[in-house]
Amino acid sequence: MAQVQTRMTRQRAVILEELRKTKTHPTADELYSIVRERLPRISLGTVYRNLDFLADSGEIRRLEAAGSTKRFDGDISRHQHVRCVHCGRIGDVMTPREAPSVDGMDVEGFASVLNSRIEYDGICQDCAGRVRSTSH
Amino acid sequence: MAQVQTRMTRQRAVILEELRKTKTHPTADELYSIVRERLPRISLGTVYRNLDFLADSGEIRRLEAAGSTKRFDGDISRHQHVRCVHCGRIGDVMTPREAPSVDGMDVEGFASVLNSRIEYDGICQDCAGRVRSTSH
DNA sequence: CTGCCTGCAAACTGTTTGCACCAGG
DNA sequence: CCTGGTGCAAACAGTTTGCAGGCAG
Repeated sequence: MAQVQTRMTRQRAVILEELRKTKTHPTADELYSIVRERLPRISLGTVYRNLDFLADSGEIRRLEAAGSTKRFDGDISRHQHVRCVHCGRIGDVMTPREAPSVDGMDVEGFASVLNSRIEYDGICQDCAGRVRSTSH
Repeated sequence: MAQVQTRMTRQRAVILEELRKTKTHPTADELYSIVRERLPRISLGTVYRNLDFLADSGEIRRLEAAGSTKRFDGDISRHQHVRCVHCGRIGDVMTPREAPSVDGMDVEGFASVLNSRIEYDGICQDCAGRVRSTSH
C-alpha cells in the first residue's frame, strides 16, 4: 500500500512547485504551459503522470468538481470552491459553511456514504463581462 | 430567446421517455444503448443533440457532478446525489439536507454566486463487492 | 548500476460537427 | 412544402499508454 519508492525528479519538483504557487486551480494543460517555461522539453504525458502521482500521494488535490476538464489544487487544506458555470474556472470560498455529516446515511444501492461537500456555482468576472457585451 | 420551433420527433420522444423511466442517471452512451433497442438505427450524435436540447429546455437535468462523463436525470425535482468514487454511478439521496444560502456571498474573482449544492461521495454496492474480492 | 521516470507518438474515450437526406407540422 | 432533425463519419478535446532511452539514488 505504501509507495515502493519515490524519485524526486526535476519535472516532478517543478510541477509541484508551480502548482503550489498558482491560485488558479489549473487544468493539466494550463499547468503544462506554465511548467514549460522552465522545462521547455517536458511532455504533457509527464504532467499528467505526475499530477496523478502527486494526487495519489496526497501532496496535491484533484478537484472533484463538475465540468469536463479535471483541475488540480496545490492547497490541500480543507476549503470549498465556486465554479464558473460558463468557463469552468474555479475560485476559493473564503468562509466555508460546514458540510453536513454523513453519519448513518443510507442510500439505496450504495454500500456506504463517505463524505459530503458543498459546491457553489457562480459567474466569474471575465465571463460576466463577456456576457454583457455578447448578445448570447 | 424563446425556441423558434420544436419538433417532437420519434427519437426525441423515446429518449425522453426512456430517461424518465430509468433511475440510473445514465450517461449518453448508456442511454444510447437503451434507446437503440427501440430505435435500432438511431445515432449516438442524435442522442447527444437531444440530451442537450432537452436539458436546455428544462425537461431533463444535466447532472453537475464530478467525474469525467456527463450524466443525465429525467427527474427534474430538487434532490441530491451520491456519486460512487470508484465507478461514477449516481444514486438519489432520499432525505436531502438543506444546501446553504448564497446570499451576500463574495468570492474573489467572481461576479456572483448563483447557488450551492451538496454532493456526496460514496461506494456503490457493486464496487463494494468488487473491492472486497480484488486486492486493489 | 537499476529500475523508475521521461519524451514522444499513437491510441482511446467522450463529445461535437458538417453534410446530404428525411420527415414533422 | 420548408426547415429543423437525423444518420453517418470525420474531427475534436482531454487523457492514457507502449516503448526506448535517461537519470536519480
